[in-house]
Amino acid sequence: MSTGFVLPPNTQAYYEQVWAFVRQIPVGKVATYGQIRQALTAPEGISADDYQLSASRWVGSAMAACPDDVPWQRVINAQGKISRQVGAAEQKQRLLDEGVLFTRDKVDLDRYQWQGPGQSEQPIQGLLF
DNA sequence: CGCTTGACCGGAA
DNA sequence: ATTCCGGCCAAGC
Repeated sequence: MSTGFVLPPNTQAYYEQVWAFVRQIPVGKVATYGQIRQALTAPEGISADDYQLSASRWVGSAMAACPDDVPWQRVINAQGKISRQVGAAEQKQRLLDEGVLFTRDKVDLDRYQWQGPGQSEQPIQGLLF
């Protein structure tokens, strides 16, 4: 089966970047695998095409091996759902504890997706009353 | 040594 | 909305 697990030249170094990004996600926010892929820079020697095709899975691989101090529960897939099969219930519960609500097992990304380290939080508040 | 199995995503049918 | 496909790597059994 073609799964496309083309790993980066220095896997460990890329994983470190992923973990560093995830550690910055604040409580009550989430990020997607693809978002993290786009936020990080492609390793040298990897074309933009190959990076685009494979890096989301690199992020998944990195999360599968993340250290304890990484808030892994805040990383979900592009559909706003939990990707992991085993441990999905725990991940959902952790997010609920942090105030991230689910609708039909899906997170509203428009509301909860973290916009990244360089931007201010919620510039507009009060539009919904 | 060989087969199985991954915490993904975007585009196409 | 749903299913299928390409991507073609490694650790574990």
